[in-house]
Amino acid sequence: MAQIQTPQPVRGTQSMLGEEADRFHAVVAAFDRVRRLFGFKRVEVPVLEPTAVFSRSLGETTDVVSNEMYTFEDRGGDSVTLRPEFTAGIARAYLSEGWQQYAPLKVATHGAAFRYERPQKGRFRQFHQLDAEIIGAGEPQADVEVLLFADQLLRELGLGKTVVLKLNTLGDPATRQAWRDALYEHFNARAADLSPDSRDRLERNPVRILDSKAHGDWPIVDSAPVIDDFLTSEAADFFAAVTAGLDAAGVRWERAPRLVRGLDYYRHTAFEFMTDTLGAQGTVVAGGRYDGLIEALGGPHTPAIGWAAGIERLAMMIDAPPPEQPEAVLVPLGEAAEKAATKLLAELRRDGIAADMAYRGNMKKRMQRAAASGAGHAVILGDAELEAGVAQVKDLATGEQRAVALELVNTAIRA
RNA sequence: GCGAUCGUAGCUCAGUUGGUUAGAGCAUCGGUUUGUGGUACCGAGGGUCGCGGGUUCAAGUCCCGUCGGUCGCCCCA
Repeated sequence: MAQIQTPQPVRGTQSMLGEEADRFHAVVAAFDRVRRLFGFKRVEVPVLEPTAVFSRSLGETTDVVSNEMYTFEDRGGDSVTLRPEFTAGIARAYLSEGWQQYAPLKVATHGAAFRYERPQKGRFRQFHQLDAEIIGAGEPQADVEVLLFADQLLRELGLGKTVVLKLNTLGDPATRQAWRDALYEHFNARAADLSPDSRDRLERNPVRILDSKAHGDWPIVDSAPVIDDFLTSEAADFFAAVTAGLDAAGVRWERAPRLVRGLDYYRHTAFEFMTDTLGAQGTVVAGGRYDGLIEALGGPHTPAIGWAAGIERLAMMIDAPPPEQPEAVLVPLGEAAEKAATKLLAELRRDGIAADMAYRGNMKKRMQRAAASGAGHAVILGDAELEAGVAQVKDLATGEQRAVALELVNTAIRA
């Protein structure tokens, strides 16, 4: 007989049950609540996009595009990619779905994203993000708005104390170019002392040397030119307006002059909400302003800002949500009682009471199941009860039990 | 792509310097009890010890390879 090999999950994907799934959903529920408070419209965008959506917008040389994307040809020979992030797809929809007429547009969504990486704590190949964007607003108030959204979400998740906002500005294009040139010059002059990784970055993206993990690089990094010396007055004013808004709203933040972004499309405000409780994956929310992205997709110049948050990372940090439990479990005994219990069960549920029925095993087993479910009450129905038109309603916490008329079981459970 | 570490029952793990038939707890199912749970007792099912090769009279145990998990590097949410 042939051995059937049970298929294993694709590496870096996960299936969740019980508390893990409850945690995941608690994060999404909090996100949706805060999203409404802030007036961000819910949007849905495809998981699958033409590869060009990402390769053009994220930057061809970024790690995500060059070796982390799930890219393949569909049957028609078109190159398609499972989204590695949300922003580019939303920007594409903004252009191709006529959403420009609603600008400035505040939108939010959540769902799966895919990156071909080695899985580890808080990092998966299929992972899930919350995402919020304001498209078509170049004012610093939009930056503040988006940051306040993230801040309130983290507070509602009970993470206000364990997560800190790190903030930086990357300046406008003129600023960024001048700073980048100065960094190149600085690092190139000391290339011999840099770590091999950082030497690689020198040509590709000297800005990224700033967050090198190699200790030997740190003195060189510390003496590197700082962006503040290159900020145009417009860029400096913009950043000042953002931080003033945060201060006015009472959001604590820290300046992180070496915080840069991996993706090419960022300008001005860049930020990460970070924690030290997740090992190597300390970034829990990350985002910034991406005024150049929509142009890179062939659209008109459109300022925009947004962030993404890792649902799994947040889910690992929050307190365990209370498990979902029925309010009552029906315990029928005998065929006639089972029919009556089915009827009562439907009525209770229509009445908004979370209820279940134990239909396997003898009475002891059924009571065990009722108790194990965490229900507050067991509702026992046997021939004697049927005859009297009642059910025995037992409070599983106190052990008290009394006969209740069938039509009053709902109020007895709620009491 | 690189490094470290771990793979024994559905889950968490024990298994001595290599030694007969690989164990426990939890979970599942049955029973003590065809009408009372969160307590007890009895019993049952469930294992090619990740996979392949090697050393040996003998391998869960030692060696090599491979696959998978975990953690770290890179990068990122």
